[in-house]
Amino acid sequence: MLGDSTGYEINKLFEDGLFSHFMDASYGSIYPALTRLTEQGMLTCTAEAQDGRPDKKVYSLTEQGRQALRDALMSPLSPDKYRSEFVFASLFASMLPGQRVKDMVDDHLARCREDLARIEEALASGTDQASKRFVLGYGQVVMKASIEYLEKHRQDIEAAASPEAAPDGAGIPA
Amino acid sequence: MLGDSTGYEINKLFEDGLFSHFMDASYGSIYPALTRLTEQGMLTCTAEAQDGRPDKKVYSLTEQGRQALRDALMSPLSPDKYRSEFVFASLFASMLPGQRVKDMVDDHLARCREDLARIEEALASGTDQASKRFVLGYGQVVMKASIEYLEKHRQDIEAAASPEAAPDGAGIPA
DNA sequence: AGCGACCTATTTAGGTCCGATATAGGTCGC
DNA sequence: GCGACCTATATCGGACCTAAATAGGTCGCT
Repeated sequence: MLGDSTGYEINKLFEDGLFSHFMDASYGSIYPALTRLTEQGMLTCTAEAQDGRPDKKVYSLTEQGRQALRDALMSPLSPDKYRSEFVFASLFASMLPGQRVKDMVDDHLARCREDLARIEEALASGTDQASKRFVLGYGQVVMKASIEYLEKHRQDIEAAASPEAAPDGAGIPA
Repeated sequence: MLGDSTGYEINKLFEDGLFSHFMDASYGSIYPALTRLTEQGMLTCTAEAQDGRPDKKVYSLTEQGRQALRDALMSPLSPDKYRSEFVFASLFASMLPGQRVKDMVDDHLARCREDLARIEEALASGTDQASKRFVLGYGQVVMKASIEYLEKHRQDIEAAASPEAAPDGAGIPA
């Protein structure tokens, strides 16, 4: 739907591109799917010869494929799933050293900020389609809410960390 | 860590309980994991006889298991993953009928509100642990941000729907 | 000019996990 | 008394992810 593409380019869409914020798929599912969908008539494949490399296979959606997508989008959508090892680990903060909890929060915040930056970059580089703006805007507010919460409440989880080894250099400059 | 438990109870934790908002696991992974972890000495298993049913197997974490959890929480955490068919479908709103897009938004909003209600219920029913409050509070702000965005911007995506079949009863009461 | 790091591009093997189902009695509401 | 749903364990098939193999190209640095 988004234009002719190769398996490699589709993978990038999931890894860094538009889809990266709310969908997942990797080579292990993309390439077999392209083969299967071509057999089923959803796609056509044009191999472009390249020297030294395997042929570059450019896939195009057929009218049948377009209809199959429409059908899929009309059938019930499964609920959103959110999976976070950070949140899981937070639940067990009381068995972890204070420094570990701080590092966890720092790492997570850094990732959230990167994500937000990527979204805002995409928004800034002029998006003509309303649907794309809607999707990016959704990601933006969620990321902003996450970051704001973590900045405001990080001391709550940091204080819950295992009380062994208090910050013992306190008041004792090196 | 949360106390002795059966496979069935662990499943509930993922399906409705505390974990349901940020983790996933089903029988297909829980029962084999319990068996494997018992063999590895992470868990002990006490079978309680029941009439007419299979034995109820209550598992307890050993000290070795507790340490293994700590180790796992000290090693690098993989980044959060968010997966949403709703967001995906929104990207293709322009190939869908207007009513379908509205229904999609309604369904998604309803699910978000249910989720938020479940979180706030858990928060209200007195949570003593700070880490639990932190986790629930995180879910709460994210859900609130989602709902607010959808309420404020749903017309953007609804307007992007396929322009065939405009709301044709307009001004013509049945 | 040469080196290393990273990018393009496809494919597949291995293992993990999910979804669904089988089983079987109990409880609760109507 | 009936049906719907809950407790409780277990497993199969299939989908999917992770990781690596392959192989040459480009870019930046020295």
